[in-house]
Parts: sequence; structure tokens; C-alpha cells
Amino acid sequence: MAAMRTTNQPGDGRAETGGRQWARADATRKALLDAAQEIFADRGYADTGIAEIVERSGISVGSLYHHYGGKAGIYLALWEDYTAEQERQAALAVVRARKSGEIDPIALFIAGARAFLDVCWQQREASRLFQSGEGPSGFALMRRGRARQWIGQNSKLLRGHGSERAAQVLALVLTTVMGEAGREVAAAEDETEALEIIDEICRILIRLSQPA
Amino acid sequence: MAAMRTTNQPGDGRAETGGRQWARADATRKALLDAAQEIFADRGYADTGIAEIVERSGISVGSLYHHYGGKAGIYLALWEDYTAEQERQAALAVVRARKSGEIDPIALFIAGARAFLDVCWQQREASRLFQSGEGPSGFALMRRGRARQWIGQNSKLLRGHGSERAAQVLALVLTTVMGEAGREVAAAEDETEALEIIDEICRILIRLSQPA
DNA sequence: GTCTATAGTAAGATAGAC
DNA sequence: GTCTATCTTACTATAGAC
Repeated sequence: MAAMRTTNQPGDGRAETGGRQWARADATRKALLDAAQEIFADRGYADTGIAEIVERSGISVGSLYHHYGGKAGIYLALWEDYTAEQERQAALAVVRARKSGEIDPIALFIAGARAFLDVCWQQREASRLFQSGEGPSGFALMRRGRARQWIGQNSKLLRGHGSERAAQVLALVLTTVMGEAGREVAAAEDETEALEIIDEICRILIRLSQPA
Repeated sequence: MAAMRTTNQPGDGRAETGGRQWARADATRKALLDAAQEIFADRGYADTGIAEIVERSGISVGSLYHHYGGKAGIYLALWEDYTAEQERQAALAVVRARKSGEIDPIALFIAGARAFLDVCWQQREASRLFQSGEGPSGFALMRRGRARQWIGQNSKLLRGHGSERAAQVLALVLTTVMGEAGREVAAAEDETEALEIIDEICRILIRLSQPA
């Protein structure tokens, strides 16, 4: 088995008060998340064992269960972090666009979409992980649910598209296109390619958003 | 444990020659595939155990391994059947359209897409299963690979779309939209709704296929 | 909070008779 | 080809000391 670092070095942790303690636990969590992220990305969720996460992180099984309750928990924690950042950036971009005087709904939508895709590129490792489609049981549903909710909010911006069914299908298509676009962006070789793809997607979004 | 039907009834199988023997094995395979299909659709791939398939099909574990080599094998067999039918119908539709004098590439593409979606509706149970995204390790990649290949062929029909990158991204979007459309069609409540969705998707495909 | 050690369980897969 | 019975492995999850 791999040698583990010794813990409880002199002056480290236990005897300290307040903040230092939290820092210790935070470091544990971070080590677990980092290791899990890498391994999940490498082998996929199903083929990753707790043992591997423990080995690579240097943290014990007990701690893993203490903080995350198991494999699914650690995966979901990673996902929460990722989506929170995406939503934050997208919302921020829309606000910024509005402040700078933009009022065209399509332009606002595109601003959000662009921010979303930017995060996909910046966090491409995580993107690749979550968009691979594998995850704990029922995760696909969760993911789809959140995606729909996201596009549902934004599709308020895009009214005037004929029948209700047309609006429904359009929203569906937009959700899907954004998801797949994110995957493609995350898989890009370099930033130039990523930006080209983002531009092209935005063009397609505009085409889709215009009444037929 | 559940009572199993007795096998080797008088006059059944063993002593017969040729064709009858094959019929027996075919029945075994069919029972396994039917049972597996239902259970996979219910609980998802990961949550389905070999034991359940054995129980519902009334076929033994040994036979299952003999024919399909395991859980992944039976899943892939189901998938092969499903995609083969889809490709067959789509190709057929394009040929039919061509024979009836159609030469517009976009119209031909739409004919294939429509046939594809029709199969999604007719085989909605299987569609739901495979488009749920869950499957054996590495299956998502396989699926994506085949989807791309499929659209790659069809996107030859759709030339004249600006830069190479634009064509690439368009092909990507078409693949994705068709996949998601299939999912939505399979989830439709009744045939009327399915047909409405198919029509709407075809409209969107036309919009996407027209040079910007 | 963190660790080691171990319990418990379930599942996939195989062996070999018929 | 089909069946029953069993094996083996691997992994999640817990218990309890520090």
C-alpha cells in the first residue's frame, strides 16, 4: 500500500483554537474533492472505488464518510460547486449587460449563455466529468431537471414563438444545445478553438431565437 | 424463490433435429431480452441485477452467460437491435423519398430524421431506456460515437454553411437535437402529441439547415 | 475530526451435471 | 443449451481508539 503522510505533527491542529481547526477540516475536504475529481474524470463514476479516492487523497475512509457520507455524496458535492459557479457567472453576466444599457431579450440571453460556456472552458476538467453523463443512480434526472429549470427562466426572455408546443420544443432544443455546446467547449484543444466554438454557438442560438 | 417452469417436457426440443433446436435457443434469447429490457427500463442499468433478469425471464444464469456473456452483453445486444432498426428505417425513408423524385438535400435529410423519430415513438420503451444515458461503463462514448457517425453521413447532404467550424458545430447541434427530440417523442403521452413534436422538430431542423 | 481494522453484503461470474 | 450450486471478489459502510 502507498505510504501515507504522518499526521498530528507537533504544533499542528488539535491543541489550537477556532479558525485553525476549521482550516484543517477544510484541507481534508479539499484533498478529497481534488482526488475524487481527478479519478472520476479518469475512470468514470461507476468504475471509481472509494479505495482509490482514499489512496490518492491520502485521507482515510472514515473521514470521507464523515464529511460526505459516501461516494455519491462526494460526487454531488463536486457537482454543487460546479453548477453554483455556473449560475453565479451567468446571472452576473446578465446583470452586467443590463447595466450597460442592453435591453434586447435575445442579447441578454446570449450574454448569459456566453458566460455559461466560458465557465465550461475555464473549468473544463469538471465539465468533462459532469457532461460525460455518468454519475450516481438518478443523477441524470437531477441534471436534466436543473437544466430545464435554468432554461425555463431564460426562455421567459424569448417570447413570441408561435404555439405553446413550439415554445416547449424550442426551450428543449436550447437546453440541449447548450449542454452539448458546453461539452464541446470543454473538449476543445486550446482557448482559440473554444472561443470559435462559443461564437458559432451564439450565432446558432440567435438563429434559433428568431421567430420563424 | 419464484417457482420455475419445468423444462424438457415430452416431445420438446432435445430429440428433434435442425430447425426446432434453434427455435428453442431463440426463445431463450427472446425471453432474456424481453425481461432485461423491462427491468433496465424500470430501474436503470446500474440498479439492475442479473438475479432480477433471471427471475423475470425464467431463464437460468448459466444460459444468460452462455448467450450474452453477462449484464453488459445483454444490454449491448438490446442496443444493437434498436439502432439497427433505426438505421434501417431512416435509410429506407431516404431511398423512398429519392425514388419518388425528391432531390432537395434538406428534404431528404428531413425524411430520414422523420423516420428516425417515428422509430423513437414506435419503440418508445427501448428509446426511453437508451436515451436515459445510463449504461455499462464506456457505453456513453459508444453511443456518442455512433451518433456522430450517423450525422456525419447526413451532413454531407447539408453543405454550403460557411466555415468548416460552422459546419462542424452545425452537425453537432443536429446530432444533439435529434437525440433529445427522440427522447421527447418517446416520452409523449399519445401519438398525437408525438406527431406534433416531430413536426415542430422538423421545422426547427429546416430553420437550422438554412444558411444564415 | 481523523484514523485503522473489520464487518457485512451483494453481485458478477464459473464449474460441472444433465 | 440449459440448469443448479457455489465461489470469489470487491466494495460500501461501521465501530471504536486516539
